[in-house]
Amino acid sequence: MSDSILVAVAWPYANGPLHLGHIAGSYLPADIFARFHRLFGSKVLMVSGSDAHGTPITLKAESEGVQPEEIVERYHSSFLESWRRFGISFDLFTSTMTENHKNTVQDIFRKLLEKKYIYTDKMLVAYSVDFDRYLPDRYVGGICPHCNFDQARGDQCDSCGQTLDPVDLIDPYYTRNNKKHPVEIKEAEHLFLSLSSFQEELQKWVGGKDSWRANVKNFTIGYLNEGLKDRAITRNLEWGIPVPVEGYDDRRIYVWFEAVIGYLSASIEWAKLSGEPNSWRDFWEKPESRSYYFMGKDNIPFHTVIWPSILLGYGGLNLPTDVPANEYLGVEGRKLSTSRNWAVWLNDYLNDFDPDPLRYYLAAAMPESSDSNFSWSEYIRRNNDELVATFGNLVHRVLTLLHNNFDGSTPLGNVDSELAAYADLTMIKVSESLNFSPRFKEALGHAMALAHETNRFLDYRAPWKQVREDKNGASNTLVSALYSIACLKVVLYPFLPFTSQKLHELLGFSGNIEDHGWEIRPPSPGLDLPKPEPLFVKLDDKIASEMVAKLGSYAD
RNA sequence: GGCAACGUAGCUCAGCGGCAGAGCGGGGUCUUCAUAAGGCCUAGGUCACAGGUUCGAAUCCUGUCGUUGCCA
Repeated sequence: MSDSILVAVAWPYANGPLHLGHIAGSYLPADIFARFHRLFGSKVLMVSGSDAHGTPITLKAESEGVQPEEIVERYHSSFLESWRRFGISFDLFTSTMTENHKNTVQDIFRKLLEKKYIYTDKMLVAYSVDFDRYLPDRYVGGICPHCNFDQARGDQCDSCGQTLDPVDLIDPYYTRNNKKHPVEIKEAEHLFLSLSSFQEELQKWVGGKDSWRANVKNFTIGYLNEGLKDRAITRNLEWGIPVPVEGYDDRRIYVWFEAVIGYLSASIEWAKLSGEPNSWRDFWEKPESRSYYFMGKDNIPFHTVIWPSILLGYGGLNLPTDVPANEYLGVEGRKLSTSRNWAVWLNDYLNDFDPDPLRYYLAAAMPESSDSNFSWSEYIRRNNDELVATFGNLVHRVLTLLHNNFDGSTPLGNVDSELAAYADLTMIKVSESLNFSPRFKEALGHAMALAHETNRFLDYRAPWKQVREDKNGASNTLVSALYSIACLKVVLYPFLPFTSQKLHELLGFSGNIEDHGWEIRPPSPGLDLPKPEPLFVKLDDKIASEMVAKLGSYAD
């Protein structure tokens, strides 16, 4: 019986392009996990979409003088292009602008309201008399009560870094057309989510999650121990999902409540598109189904506290099996900063380089348990020393030997039992590292260890000598190496899908590598192999300094 | 200010109670099939610092310093 596995990936905010931090944090691990499970025979549903609502998008739209939809559509299509080029294999990548999402959110909202998990209360909000409008936190400026900085924003002070509430600001104002307008603090009625109702249940739930990463579990426990406070889930906004309650026409559902529901709504949308409208239920309602949520560490509480609360309140749907959140990826030893352009942008990267070397690097240096770093010189080194020299060269030397000595046809021979055992064990080790709570660096390490072992095997057997002295021995050696390479093709596929497909073809197979499953299938004796060609391109060290020089500058 | 995580070989990191580890770099060496690729050997790092628990601590506890994050 195959497992049903939901691979839920953080929804990128549609107000800017993707950089390596996003990729290493969420999309690559999710994709490796999904590809592994598809090959392994699990039923996989991998979903995400563009997060379309929220203040940063309206701000950007206003500054450009366009509608928010236009901003969202621009970046949404940029995301889709990134997934295609980088090989992120979503089953559905939608957005929170769809009718389906709206309906799903409103359905959940009504149900929670019915069950009294959502209730009415009053809160203080910022309001502009001059424009007769309520102001999102970010729109309000003023003096920071902590450090007296006079241009603090309602959500945060850029000078001292404190998180703020617009109500706290001294002499708040609203800047519009370069003029400051007064801000009034008014009491307004809003709807609140009773997070406190779920406190104990969540504590119990998280307490039992022994396989979670320590950082995720500790963080969540710490968060819960502070005591959950009910939070307002409506705002005075025009851009967002309408509140399905009479008299709330001027308010919208707040993004953090609505965006996480995207995992469910996207699953429902996928089911409709697939022609089996109920197929999403396998992933959400069967208790034995598993769900994994991939994201950066800044998103942990939304997935380990808020989303589970919504699910508990709604009832009947599976809570996350695991939330393998990653830490942060720095660039060249410094923290990523989009505003200072201290970032490597994915689409820029893909204009110059192949996807797999970056997938390899980011998997090998994935910030699984602590922050890690991307540097161009390390990227070049990993490409040249590990992909080209260890793995690519292994394949190339074996295929070339076959070509030069066996007319490019697979010889008849016996696979060395020790090497075969090593390869078989590699299949098991890699699958164990990826199957449940994924450990990507470990899995990749197991796979690469087989490449080393096979190189060692070749050196020991020296088939280039054997072909002259003991042709049968040479056949045995090369057939053994092919067995090992056929294994590498499979175990590296989740990490290097483009390369594995190419290798699949170099081994004389046609069609899609995914159809062969999680199984070692070496080319049959007598099968003609295509003319070998290198799997990877060696990169010049000079590229590193050129790429580093681009950091921190602005192309346009 | 509160809380949490991190601080391990030149570099990137793993280990998280039982003789200090891997990869890369460096040094030595074997090999020539291969994109001058591969194999083998090697480096002695007070595991931030100071105490404590323990037969035994990178590994648990306390404090200090440093870095980072979350919260107020």
